[in-house]
Amino acid sequence: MTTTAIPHRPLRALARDALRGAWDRAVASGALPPTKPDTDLPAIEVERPANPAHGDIATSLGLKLARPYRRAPLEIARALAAELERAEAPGGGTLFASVEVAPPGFVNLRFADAALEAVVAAVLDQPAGWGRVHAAKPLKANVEFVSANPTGPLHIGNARGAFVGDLLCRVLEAGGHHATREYYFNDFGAQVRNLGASVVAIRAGQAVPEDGYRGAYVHDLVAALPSDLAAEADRDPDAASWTVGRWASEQVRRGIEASLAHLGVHFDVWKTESSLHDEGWVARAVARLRESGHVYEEGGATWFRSTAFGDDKDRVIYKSNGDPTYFAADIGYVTEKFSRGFDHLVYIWGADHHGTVARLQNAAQAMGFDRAAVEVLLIAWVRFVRDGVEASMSKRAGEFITLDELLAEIGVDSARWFFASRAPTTGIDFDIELAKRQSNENPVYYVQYAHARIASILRKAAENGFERAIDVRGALAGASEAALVRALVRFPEVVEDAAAARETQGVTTFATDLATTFHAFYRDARVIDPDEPERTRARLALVRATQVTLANALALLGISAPESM
RNA sequence: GCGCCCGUAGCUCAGUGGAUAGAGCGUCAGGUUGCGGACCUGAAGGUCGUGGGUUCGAGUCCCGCCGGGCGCGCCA
Repeated sequence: MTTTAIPHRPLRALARDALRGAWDRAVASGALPPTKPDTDLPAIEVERPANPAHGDIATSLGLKLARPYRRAPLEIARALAAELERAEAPGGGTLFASVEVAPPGFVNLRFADAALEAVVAAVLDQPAGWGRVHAAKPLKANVEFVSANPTGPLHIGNARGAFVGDLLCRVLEAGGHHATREYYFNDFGAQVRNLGASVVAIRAGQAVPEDGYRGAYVHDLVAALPSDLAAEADRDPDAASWTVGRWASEQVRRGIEASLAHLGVHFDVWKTESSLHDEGWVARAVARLRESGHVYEEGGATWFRSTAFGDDKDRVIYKSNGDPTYFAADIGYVTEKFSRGFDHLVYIWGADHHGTVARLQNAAQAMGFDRAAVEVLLIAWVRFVRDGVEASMSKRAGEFITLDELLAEIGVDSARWFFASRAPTTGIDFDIELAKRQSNENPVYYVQYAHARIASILRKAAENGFERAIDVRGALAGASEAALVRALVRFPEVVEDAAAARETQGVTTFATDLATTFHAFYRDARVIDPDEPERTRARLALVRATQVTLANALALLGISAPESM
């Protein structure tokens, strides 16, 4: 990989630096007053204006400084503008082509062509790194998601958590962090035994127990039962429930892993609840809490004093019968995760678990961990509907649509885009029939089409001898070209924002915008023209950079970028 | 009752406290003698649930109310 003197930082960050420098110089020159120690000063921020007439980037610092400085916003803006005009681009030359003061106190900035061209050159030089940014404080994050107990195949109710978790990991990684994908499941509880009992009962031709499982997959398990387990089931049905349950659970777990692989989701770690007990993590965590006085006994049970941290009630760790609660394992798991060197834990839970967030963070705090390092993202419910009728999702009753069935109907790319483009906290209606009918109109195809169209142009370019003849110089000659460059250079900023917010809607919006801008460019600017080789080379540079950006944005979402479609 | 989340165009949803609130789908009217028409151009469509407050500036922050979802176990 070659390294050049090209800005790898987002342009927005360069603008922010320039603003900071301008402020300092304005103070140094006396144009703005020195800052008093105790004043509450605004953060140095720049923004991408919605209105193109307001430039590529803007700042409202003049307005925000008006109160602490006790001066007119416009006056401050003018002082900042005067210094911003001198701001230098990393590669030399000025960073801004124009600096304008606008009432009531904005400063609107337009990047110099050379600065924009330098970004395009960087994209072409290092396409794989385009859209990956450095984090100010890189996290070593553990992201736990899905974590459905292996008592049945994943159904469409698990879809959102699976996609959102994976998307979050991808976004964190692009944002300069490290993410480990972790799946946690119960391998010894009553549910496992009930699954085994269900298999045994069906094999014996008896009714499935009250709290058993009865989907078609249970019958598949019966048919696949190995001979030794089958013999045990026939000999001693009661005792076999456990062994058969463990076997069945592992079969189901493998099926889940395969389904997830089909979604493009691969876990780094599969962690069992039993291991947390067997390896002593739970006991040690409880001891740790006890030492610091956060545990007490009452009514034969062991309690965590969660109210000391603002919870509305204390929480049971060990029941009066001695069994640990789910919460007990959670506590042990926190210490186990931190012991592996993670400095940040992310839990992706369904919104119905919001009541358990406080106790987990309280326990982490009580054990001496940074409360803020335990982050819980609550995913809102998806209401699955078939032609207006809500689809029931009961694993026990065997009434559910599996993830595999859903994807066979609407496709992975389409499903990924659907979930990526919506805020995880927003409850959504998902009409499966509607999704099938509309799958051809899914916006994801709009973006993929732009990518395929570019691939076609580049093939044509090669046929005309322009294979390697790409030259960024003069690429911003026309209005369509300028608009395209201005659209694509924002990509790293979008990634930064996505990682910070733990959301991906910004990426889908960006990709759609870029595709739209490209289609307009395509309409206005003929790329390949053998009579205009220089212009062709310049436009090819833009087209290629656009393709890289679209491909990387789609890859960030785990979506394919087809060469043709 | 208490707590958390949500309420933006006909539908599904975007919108780090900034300037004239957007997209897709749907509806209506247009566009091919040239690199992919799965595309493009335009129009209609909004008291951002509601009433206050903070702010130079509120869809965004705070409080009340209305409506919807979810929690409030020695279940997981």
